[in-house]
Amino acid sequence: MEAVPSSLQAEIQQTTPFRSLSEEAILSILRTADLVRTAITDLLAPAGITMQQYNVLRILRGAGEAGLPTLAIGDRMIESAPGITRLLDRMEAKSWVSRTRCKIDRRVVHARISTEGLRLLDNLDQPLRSSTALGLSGMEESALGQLIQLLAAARQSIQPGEPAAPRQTAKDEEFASKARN
Amino acid sequence: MEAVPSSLQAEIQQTTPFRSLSEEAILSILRTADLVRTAITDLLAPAGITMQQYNVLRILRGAGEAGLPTLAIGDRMIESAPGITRLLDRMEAKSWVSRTRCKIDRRVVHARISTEGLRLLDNLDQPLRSSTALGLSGMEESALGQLIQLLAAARQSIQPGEPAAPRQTAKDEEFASKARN
DNA sequence: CATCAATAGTTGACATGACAATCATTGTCT
DNA sequence: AGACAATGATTGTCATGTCAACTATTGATG
Repeated sequence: MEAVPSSLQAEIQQTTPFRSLSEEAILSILRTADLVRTAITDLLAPAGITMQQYNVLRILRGAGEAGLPTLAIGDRMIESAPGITRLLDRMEAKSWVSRTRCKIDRRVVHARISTEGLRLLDNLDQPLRSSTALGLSGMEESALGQLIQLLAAARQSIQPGEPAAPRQTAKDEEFASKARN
Repeated sequence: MEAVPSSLQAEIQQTTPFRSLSEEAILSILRTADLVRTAITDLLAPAGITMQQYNVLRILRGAGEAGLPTLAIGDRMIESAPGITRLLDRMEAKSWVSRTRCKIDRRVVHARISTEGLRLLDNLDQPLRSSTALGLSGMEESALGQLIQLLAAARQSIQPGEPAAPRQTAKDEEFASKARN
């Protein structure tokens, strides 16, 4: 990163009565994420599905016929296992997924997306994927690129000495995941 | 797979086969926010206080002796009223706040921060304010400035035609708020 | 003054999220 | 084999967040 003319900084300082840029950045991140979250939630609501459920569906679609063990889903969403179990409970009740106990290792339970689940996803993919609905379409590509990089830097900065759990390779199916520790 | 990442962008592309920059940006925002959230949560946990509760305390500290009506708190956190009621229930149980019914308008209930609440805040302010603990201290000032601006742009882009509820002027006491609408 | 809409809070019901504890199975070690 | 630690899921409990419905007041209106 090259040094930026202090004019920009002055400008910012002027308009932000925050203790520090760092704190303002934190606030900005939280606020923006909440906006995004509610935007997505609102988009999904008509279909009667929550963000987390949608997330699981996408993960399961990516997993294919074989399905995925409960904990594996939890890993991808980096959410605690108990949550997944209950999430799947509700999704199974809506027939979006089915669960079967593994015959090889009877401790494992595989969850698979159902035809209905796939249909639901197909209907939802477009509106969400075309980020038009989600906004951000108004931003320039270069700005988005910068934003992405800066956020990556922020995450780096937040997670300093952590043993760095094997960074999950964000596959195609994931939509949003949670941070841990 | 051995595509030697010459540029940063290539590096990112390599690990993130996202449909669009926009979507990747959204994911980045969500992930980063969650990281921040858990970082803050972890910082507060030892004191036995949650982020929301800490938030309310700061708002109440800002409100001073007079206290603040329940719904007013909700407005500042842009959180639904029911949540505030129960949040205050728990906080009152811990004697961090007290509530009194307004004599002029008996529908209103004022919440005030207690001495204990103030003491708690004093103990927590430093570690949180010195964003050292929270990370982001590793980022350059200029990068933080850029990040803040880009996030602001993103929020603009997300909330397009909304009637734009009167933007709350982020006062001193607020720490984090939620998005609404 | 009696009725009623609006306002401020609260309660009820349900979905998450996080932690601790528990159950069933596997794998290991002796 | 028999005891036990480790693993995969699930259940219990508590804090939140959201929506709908309800209570208590206030204020406005005829």
